[in-house]
Amino acid sequence: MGISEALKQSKFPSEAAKAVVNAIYTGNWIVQQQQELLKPFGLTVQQYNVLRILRGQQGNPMTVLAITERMLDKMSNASRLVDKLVEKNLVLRRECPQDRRAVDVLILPSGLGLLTQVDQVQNDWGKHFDALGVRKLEEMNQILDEFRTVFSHN
Amino acid sequence: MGISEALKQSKFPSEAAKAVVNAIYTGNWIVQQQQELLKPFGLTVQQYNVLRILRGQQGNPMTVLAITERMLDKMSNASRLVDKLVEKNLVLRRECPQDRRAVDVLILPSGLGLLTQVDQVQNDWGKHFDALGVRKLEEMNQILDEFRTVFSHN
DNA sequence: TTGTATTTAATGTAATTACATTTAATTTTA
DNA sequence: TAAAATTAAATGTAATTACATTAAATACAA
Repeated sequence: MGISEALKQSKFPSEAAKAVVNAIYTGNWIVQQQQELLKPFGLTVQQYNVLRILRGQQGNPMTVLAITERMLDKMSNASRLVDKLVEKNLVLRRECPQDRRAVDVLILPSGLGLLTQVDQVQNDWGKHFDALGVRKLEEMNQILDEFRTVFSHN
Repeated sequence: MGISEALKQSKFPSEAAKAVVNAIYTGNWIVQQQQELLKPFGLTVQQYNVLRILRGQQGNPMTVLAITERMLDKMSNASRLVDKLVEKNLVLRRECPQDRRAVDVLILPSGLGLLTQVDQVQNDWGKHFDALGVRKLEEMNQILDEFRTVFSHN
């Protein structure tokens, strides 16, 4: 279903306006799918994202600031997201010895274990996109990058 | 800046996984830009979206349900969004004469006027994307549509 | 050094979102 | 028709987000 049918909007002021709407809509669409997948695991999309970021550090701690830099949505409060993950015993929070303003966050084995479970479901879901072919997916990544970058060189 | 630099993540499990992250990131990026633009007008992105949907009806009323069908984010409560717009005197809410369960919502001249002001700013912002060329924007729309549609035909 | 500025994270709060439930009206069915 | 099911919108609520402020530690400058 194209964006026109999805939103029952036949005309757009321009192809660019359509692309803007399409990008937002597609992003929301993915997030909603992921929300569904994550529900049985008691994780929000943002919490899942933070867990994956921490896993990417291969056991090394990250400060809250470093997590924020890698988050998809910079607005959601990393400090409180970490709170939730600590509550669930998925990560550990401790004072950073080098800089006592900062806080080190570490993923726990339980967090890694949960991620492993979620990965299973996520991979199955992601498989659908393989049908597009690597070539087209690369093209998509290229275009999305360009779309944002066009703003840098006014 | 490509998605890798933006999120400081050098490797992705697959091109598809990268595309998923890129689509979410790009959607969020646009929404954040629009949030900034709309702030001086006292509108949220969702409220702006509803106003534009109502304008598209050319003076005809729409039920809350019809608005929901056209919204970018189906989750945000159209009923309460309309509340906010009524508070701001931008739209009118009245009982639908054909079906008393339903509620007709109409954009007021003040709402149209505000949209006109916002359009100015939005158009200037959207101009940036013209640099990509219609051809590439069409390609982007095509790919995003395909990306979502790949789910329908398993 | 000492005062100022900056950085890092946490917190307060108002608004919004997610989700379930309720209320009222209409439609369907027995 | 009367009861049951469905539909449309509103409402209650807990959680999350947006945004500003605070608190503590560090860096910098006079």
